[in-house]
Amino acid sequence: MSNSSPPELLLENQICFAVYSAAHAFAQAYKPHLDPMGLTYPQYLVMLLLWEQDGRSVNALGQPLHLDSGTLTPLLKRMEKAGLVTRQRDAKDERIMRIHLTDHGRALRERARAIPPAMLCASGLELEGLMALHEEVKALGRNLREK
Amino acid sequence: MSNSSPPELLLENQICFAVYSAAHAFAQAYKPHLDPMGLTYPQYLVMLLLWEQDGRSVNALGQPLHLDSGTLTPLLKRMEKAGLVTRQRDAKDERIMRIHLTDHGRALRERARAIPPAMLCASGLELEGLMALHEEVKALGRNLREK
DNA sequence: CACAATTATATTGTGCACAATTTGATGTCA
DNA sequence: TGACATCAAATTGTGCACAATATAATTGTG
Repeated sequence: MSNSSPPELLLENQICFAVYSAAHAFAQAYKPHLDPMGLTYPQYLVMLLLWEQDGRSVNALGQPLHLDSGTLTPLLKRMEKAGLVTRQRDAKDERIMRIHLTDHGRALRERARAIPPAMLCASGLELEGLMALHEEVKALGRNLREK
Repeated sequence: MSNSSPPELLLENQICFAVYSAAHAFAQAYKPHLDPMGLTYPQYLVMLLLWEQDGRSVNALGQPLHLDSGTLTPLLKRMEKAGLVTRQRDAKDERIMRIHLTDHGRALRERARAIPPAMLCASGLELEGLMALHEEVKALGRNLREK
C-alpha cells in the first residue's frame, strides 16, 4: 500500500470540486444582493422562472431546475409565507398546484435587474469569456446527466 | 411595468445556474461509485484530503474545502460512526481535534482509484478539454471569493 | 361504470451548508 | 499570576437537496 495519493486523487485536481466550490462561491456572491430582497439563492432561481412565466405548476418549476417536490414544496411554502408568491390548486385539475407572484414578488424584478451586471463584474471575466465558459459548463452538466 | 423578462434575467442565461446545476449533476454521477463505499460526495472530498495527509485538524480540512466546523463536525461524526475515521483531541493542544483514517478508511483509496477515469468518461470530454475547463472554473471561483 | 394505473404534489427522514453563538483551551501582558 | 483576548471546535437554528413513500385527483380500460 503506497503512502502518497496519485495525482488523480488529489483534491486540487478534481474538477468536480472546482464546480462544487464555484457553486457555493456564487451563492455567497449573490447573498448581498438577495438578502435585502428577502430571497435565498434557490428562491431567486424560482423567481427568475416566475418572472418569465407566472402561474407555473410545481413541476413546471422543478423540470428546468432539476428539483423535485421534496425540495420545492417547502421552499414555495416559505416563499408564500414571505409574501412573494401564492399557492393555489388549479380549478380544472386539483392535483396541480399553481404558483403565482404577488404584487410584491412581481415588483422585485425591477430591483433584480441590477444583479446580472454586478455578478458579471464579480466573476472577473469579460462577457465573451463568461458566455463561452457558460456553454462549456452547460454541456458538462448535460453530459453528466444523460448517463 | 413590462411583462416579459429581459434576457439577463432568463434562467437559461445564468451561468451561476449552469454551475449550480453541474455541481448537483456531479454529485449524482458520483453516487453509484460512492454508495457502495459508504461515502457521500462531501465525505469523499474529506477522504481525498486525508488520503493525501492523515491526522489533519478540522480547520486543515475546512480551509481547502471552504467549509467550517458547523458543517464538518457533524459530517466527521457520521464518518466516525461509519468506521472511516477516528476523532481525538491533540495531546499537545486540546483545542485541536485530530482526524485519522481507520484501516478501513485508508484501504478505500485503492477502490477510489477507479473513480477518476469513470468520471472523465461521464463528463463526455477529452482530458485536455476538461483540464482547460477546470482551470477556468477554478479562476471563476477564486474571483467570486476574493470580493 | 368500476377500478386499476398514472399523475401531481406532499410528507418523512437523512445529510449537507452556513450564520450566529457557545464552550473550553491557550496565549498575552500588565 | 490573573484578567482578557484569541483560537479551535461544537452547538443551534434555518434552509436547501434528494430518496422513499404516501395521498389524492385524474385517466384509461374492460
